[in-house]
Amino acid sequence: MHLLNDNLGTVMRISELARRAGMSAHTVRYYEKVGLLTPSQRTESNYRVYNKDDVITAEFIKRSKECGFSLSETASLLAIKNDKSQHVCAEAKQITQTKIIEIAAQIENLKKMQNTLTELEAFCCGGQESAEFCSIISSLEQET
Amino acid sequence: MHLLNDNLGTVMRISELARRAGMSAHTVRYYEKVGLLTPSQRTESNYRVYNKDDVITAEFIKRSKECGFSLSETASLLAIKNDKSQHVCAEAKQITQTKIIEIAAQIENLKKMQNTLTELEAFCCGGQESAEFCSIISSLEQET
DNA sequence: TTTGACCTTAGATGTTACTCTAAGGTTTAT
DNA sequence: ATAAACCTTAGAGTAACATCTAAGGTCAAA
Repeated sequence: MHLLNDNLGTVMRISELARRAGMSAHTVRYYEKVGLLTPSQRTESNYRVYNKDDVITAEFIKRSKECGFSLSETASLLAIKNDKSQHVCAEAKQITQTKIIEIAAQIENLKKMQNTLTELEAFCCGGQESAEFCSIISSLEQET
Repeated sequence: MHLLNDNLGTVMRISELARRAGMSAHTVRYYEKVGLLTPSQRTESNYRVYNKDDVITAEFIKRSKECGFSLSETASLLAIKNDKSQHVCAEAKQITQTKIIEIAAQIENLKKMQNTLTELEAFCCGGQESAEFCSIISSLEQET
């Protein structure tokens, strides 16, 4: 069963959906396995068939990930998107605020590392001298 | 065979080492499995026995992790520490510089996410209104 | 002597998010 | 007609870093 002639441009198979959303077909199947993205139908030969809404959902997942949301947070956001009338803004805002705080903490932590590393780097000669007195190594050996 | 009376304070078993280095005994065994931290000896009953050098090594691993180094990078640093005369400062500095660049990239990425999320958050009313027109959800649905 | 804290091992499990493989069936174009 | 490109499944593998379990052995103190 072919589908391109029946619904030109409106339905597609997995590769095309993957291409449009900027992910691999493998990943699309994985998202289906974890319940994020189910094809709207199947062909007679059991091929997955996606429509425009599925493309929007796939792109939604992509953007959500780019914003730093995990797949399970993305699932929560998708639940809101898929049944908007049963959800309120406060829910989406809550998820977003929690993530903002989480990311701020991650940034803080990385900055601390960055400061430590920059100090370590600054003190090390970095030359062909023996590591016997390397300041990086000795700093890691004990509190100073 | 007991050991505390023989070498008071200088040798210890796994729990004590773990306590001093601020990690679990499980983790210490895991570090041994991946080749990072081998006990200097064993008792007759096959208990692991650690000495002061092992404590330094354990703390080294802990600090290295706190600086953001992976276990495999930590292994490289430990190799330098354990045979300093055969290594030069340049090696330690190289590892450090690479990590600094890596962390800087991570921070950049998180900041981008933070900006996006902050914008999303600012536009959302966050109230008990239906999510029908939620700006967070609709932003994720399509490029605007 | 017996309780409780500690130790041993190999190996299973968990997390997150994929990524790939094997072995085969389908579709399209030439 | 046949080759290339696509699709299917279950399930294994990857990375990084542990964390836990089962089944048992050891040790110190009351």
